[in-house]
Amino acid sequence: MGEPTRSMPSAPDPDDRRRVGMKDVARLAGVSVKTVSNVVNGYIHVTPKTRARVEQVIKELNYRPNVSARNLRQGRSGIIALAVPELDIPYFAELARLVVAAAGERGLTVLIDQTGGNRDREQQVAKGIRDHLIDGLILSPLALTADDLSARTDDTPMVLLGERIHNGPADHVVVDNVTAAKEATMHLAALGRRRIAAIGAQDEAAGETARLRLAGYRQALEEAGLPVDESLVAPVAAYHRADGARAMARLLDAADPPDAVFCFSDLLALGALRTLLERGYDVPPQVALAGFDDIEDGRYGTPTLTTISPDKQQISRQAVELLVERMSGVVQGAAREIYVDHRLVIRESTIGRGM
Amino acid sequence: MGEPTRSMPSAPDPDDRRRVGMKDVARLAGVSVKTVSNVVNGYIHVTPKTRARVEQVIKELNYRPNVSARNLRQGRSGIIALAVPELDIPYFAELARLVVAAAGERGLTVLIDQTGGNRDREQQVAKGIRDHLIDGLILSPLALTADDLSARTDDTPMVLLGERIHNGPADHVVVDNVTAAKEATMHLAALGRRRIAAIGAQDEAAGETARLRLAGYRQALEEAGLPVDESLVAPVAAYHRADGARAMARLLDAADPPDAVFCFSDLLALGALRTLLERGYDVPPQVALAGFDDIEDGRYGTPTLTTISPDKQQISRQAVELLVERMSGVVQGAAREIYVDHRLVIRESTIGRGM
DNA sequence: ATCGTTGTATATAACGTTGTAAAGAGGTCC
DNA sequence: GGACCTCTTTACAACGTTATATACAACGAT
Repeated sequence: MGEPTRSMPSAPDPDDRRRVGMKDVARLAGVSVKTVSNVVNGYIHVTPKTRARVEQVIKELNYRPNVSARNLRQGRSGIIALAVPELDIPYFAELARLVVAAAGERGLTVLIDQTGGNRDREQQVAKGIRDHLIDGLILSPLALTADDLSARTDDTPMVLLGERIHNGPADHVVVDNVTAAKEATMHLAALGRRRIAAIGAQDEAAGETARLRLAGYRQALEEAGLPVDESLVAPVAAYHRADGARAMARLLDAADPPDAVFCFSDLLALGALRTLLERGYDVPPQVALAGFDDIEDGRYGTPTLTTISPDKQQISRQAVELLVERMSGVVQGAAREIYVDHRLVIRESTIGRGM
Repeated sequence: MGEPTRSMPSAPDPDDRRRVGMKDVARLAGVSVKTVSNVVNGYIHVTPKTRARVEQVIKELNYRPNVSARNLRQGRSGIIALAVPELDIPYFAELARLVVAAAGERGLTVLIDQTGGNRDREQQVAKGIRDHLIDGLILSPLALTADDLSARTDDTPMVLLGERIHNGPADHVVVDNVTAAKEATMHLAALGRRRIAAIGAQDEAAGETARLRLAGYRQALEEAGLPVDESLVAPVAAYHRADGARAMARLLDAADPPDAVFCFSDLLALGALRTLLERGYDVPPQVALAGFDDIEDGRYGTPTLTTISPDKQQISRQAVELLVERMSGVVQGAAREIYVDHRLVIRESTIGRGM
């Protein structure tokens, strides 16, 4: 009776639920742990015979490498974070899907943070709330300022989406908002619309994106020889459907209502559309409507929505690529700014169905 | 000349970018690493003075605990995975938002996997593709079978959403689909509709959810004393807008078109609506339309969409709670099945705007 | 034969944290 | 004044991996 308390004689090991590790594989295959590691990692200098044997045992024991240990040893986790305002804003949902896919192709796992567009939360995320857990961060900020970013002490690589912060300390991927907004507005003007409203202006402090799209809108009016009527520029608190609906109501209640509206997001446009239809307006004959983002909802509403379609696939891929370059240390220098393509997609809300 | 190759005499430590660890904090605070650990983890028996000193140094060095090391030591990661078909299906996006929030309240981080509703991918996820990285899994399967699940070897706790698999080996959170579908159909019948179609039937193999909703639809017809006309049941390949649009077109092209349609998802309903409006039907006077899911799009379309609203908040919270209970080992026994509330939300697509 | 060269395999030491067991530092009680 | 507490702190050994440096073969070329 060597070990009295150990186990009943029959059962081999009643509580042998220990996770199987390389040690176990190594023992059973009659090799060292490092050799197992080499097999797992596809190291070249392993005899086909040893490799086969090890792989056999791995399958037998259903061995899976422990990611935490690997991460600890290698100093990285293979996880990147994607921080967006809210996942159920369609634009961000579509973006998230693509980012997750793009990251997957590079063997990276994506962890999603929702900031609610809240500045504190965005600051926390940028400052490294997930520190040590993530190798990199893709952040789509709404309220963050350039100062917030400079205050960042964490050195985890970061890529920004949207052009909230120019000349900031981080790479960013953007759409040429000015040109895009201009194209959309020009399209409305080309249709003969004279009183073109804009929905989506925002507080100077809050939205760089809004500022740029507004600038594009104004440039277009000027180029088309149309007067700029400040009463046609409707500010919103946020970019939700409800804001678009309210803004549209205000525009319609005013003295001389618009005959066209350029909304700075599709969600705003869908809200505006709801108000228009509710009040019996025909879209487009009476009012033409254009949005921005090209979310799927816009493709299936009635009427379908004319919109600016940023190349989301390109945005996602670029973001992941920039990030990977920083993470690997291949790229070191100053912040980079990447512009991605966009195009005007003309649908029923501006040109009608009859065609 | 002790170490000739080490470094130039001037710079104190040119490449001292080493991550700061507990060791560094300990040295500077003049305590042991374990004491630092105790402070970080809020251990009770630490003198206020020592605690203050350590916290001071922590702040000074901007120290953050290394999650990988902690995970390795503790055997868990604090990360759970949420696997959904696609993030840009609004229903899943809304669910994801809520799950991330609910998990956050419990100190858990959520990592999102997209299965595309693909069975292989769902199998992989269930089998533990993220093994060792995650402490638990919330899976919303589309194509997975009960057999696939029994074949699961990984013992990571798992909670299923939707009732694809009854009597399976895992806890699951469901809506009473039969009753809900019945309520929606009854509502249409109560409005005097006689030819009520259903869009969303699916292959026996593919959709348990579809089967249940179809059963509820049939029960309602029977109870309302309406004949069951199989030509009014439209199958779909998937639950996207496009499928709803096509199915609706087929129904309208048939001999005796319906005067009401119950769609098994809001996305299908939005697709169907698009077809109806495109063809000049008035909704609801000519055709009444009801959906299922209560996604935000349905609240802002024209007309707004009557739908079954499952309590998504409750679904998310329950799922996280069940999972946490399993992860902590508090609950051990057989699989549990939790039903969450739903309610019929009546909007314009069935009763019109005039009201 | 001897020396490299190349290809395989291994032992050992990290990575940064926490659990264990045990050592000090004070006190209180007979 | 010693024995016995309680409170605080510590040294050390894990956790499961991979990097480093090295040993051992086998093989040509000298």
